[in-house]
Amino acid sequence: METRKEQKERRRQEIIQAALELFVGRGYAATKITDIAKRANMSTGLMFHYFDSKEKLYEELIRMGLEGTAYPGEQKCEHAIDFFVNFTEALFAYMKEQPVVAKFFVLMAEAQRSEATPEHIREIAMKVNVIEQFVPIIEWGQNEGTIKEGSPLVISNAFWCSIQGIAERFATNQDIELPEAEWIVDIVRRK
Amino acid sequence: METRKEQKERRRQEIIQAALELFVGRGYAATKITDIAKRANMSTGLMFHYFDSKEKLYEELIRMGLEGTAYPGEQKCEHAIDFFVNFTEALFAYMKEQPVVAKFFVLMAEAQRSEATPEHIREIAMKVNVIEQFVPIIEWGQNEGTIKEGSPLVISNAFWCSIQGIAERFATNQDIELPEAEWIVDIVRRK
DNA sequence: TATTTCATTGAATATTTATTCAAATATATC
DNA sequence: GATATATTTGAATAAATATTCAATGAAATA
Repeated sequence: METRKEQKERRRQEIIQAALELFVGRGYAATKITDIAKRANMSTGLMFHYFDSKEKLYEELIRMGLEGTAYPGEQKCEHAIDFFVNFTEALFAYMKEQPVVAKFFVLMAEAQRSEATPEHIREIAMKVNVIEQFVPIIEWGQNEGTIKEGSPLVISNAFWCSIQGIAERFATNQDIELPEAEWIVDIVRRK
Repeated sequence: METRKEQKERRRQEIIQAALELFVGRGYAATKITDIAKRANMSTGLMFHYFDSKEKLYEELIRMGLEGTAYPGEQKCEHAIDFFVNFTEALFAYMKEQPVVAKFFVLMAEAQRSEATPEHIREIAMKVNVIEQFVPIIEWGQNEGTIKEGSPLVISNAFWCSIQGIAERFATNQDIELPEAEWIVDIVRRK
C-alpha cells in the first residue's frame, strides 16, 4: 500500500512528466494548464495543489534539466577525438534508451533561446553552457593533431548546434533513426 | 509621393517583418498581436485591417517561407560532394548577408514541429521537405565514392539537422560566427 | 468509531489576449 | 472645394486561459 507521501511524490512526477511532454511538443506558451491536467489524469484545480503556477512548474522542469546536465570531464582518453567519439556515442545511446533525454534538450533550448522566457528562468537555463566546456578539449585535440584547425569556440558551437538539431528532431519523432556518432564527430575531426 | 497602393503594401510588409521577428524570437503562441502592432508602429486595430487574424498572418508567413525555399537541382558539379560544398557555402553566405533567411528556417521548423500549429498551416509548412530532396544526390555521391556509406535518408537527416541547429542559433544571435561550410559537409564526406 | 487532516473536484472568478467597431483623420476623385 | 473612399485609432467586447475556492471524499490518527 502506498503512503500519502509516496502518493504525493507520484502525483508530482505525473504532472512533471505530462508537462515535459507538452512543453516539448507544443512549446511552453502554447501549453495550457488544462492540457497538462488532462494528460496527468487530474482536475485543473489539483495542479495548483502541487505547483503554485504554470511558471513555477516550468521553473522546476528547467531546474531538473540543469541538474541532469552533468557532462563528463576529460575522462581517460588517449586522444581528444576519442573523447568526442565516446561522448557522442554515449549520448545517442542514452537518447535511444531514455527519450526523455532528448526532450530535455529541447526544453532547455527553448528556455535559453526564447525571448518570452521569464528572466529568472532563463538565467537558470543559461547555466548550461556546454559550448564553453568543450573548448579545452578541442584545444587539446588541436595540439595533438586530432582535431581541426580553427577557433575552438566556433568548432564547439558547430558541434553542439548539430547535436542540438539532432536532439530536437529525435525528441518529437522517435521513429527517426539517429545518425552514426562518427558522422557527427567528423565535424571536429582533422582529416 | 507614395500612392495608396504603395502605402498599403509597405504597411503590409512592416507587419510581416515585425511578425517574423517576434514569431522567431518568442514563438508563435507567445507573440501577442499588440507586440506585433507595437513593433510595426501602429494600433492593434489596424492589424486587422491588413490581416483577418493572427493565424492568417502566420499562414501568410509560412507561405512566404515555403515559396522562398527553392533549392537548386543537381547543378553542374563534377562530384556530389561539390554540390554539398557549394550549397552549404552559398547558404551560409546568404544567411550572413540576409539574416532573414535564418529566421525563416526557425519559423518553418517551429511550424513543422509544434503540435500546437494549426493543422492547415502545418500542412503548408510540411511541403518543405529538403531531407528527401537530398537523397538522390547522396546516392550519386555514394556511387562515385565521395559520400559516406549508410542510409541516404539518415545521412541527409544528419546533415539537415546540423544545418537546422546552426540556423536556429544564428537566427537569434547573429554575433555567433558561422562555422566553415566544409566542417558541416564533413558529416557526409567519405574519408 | 470519531475526528482530523489531506487529496480532489469542478464551477466561479480573474486575467490575459484576440477581435470588433464607431468615430476621426487623411487621401483620392469629381 | 465637396464628396467619397481608405486609413487609422483606441476603447469596448469577446474569447481563451490561469487561478481560486468552497465543498466532497478519502485516508490517517486518535
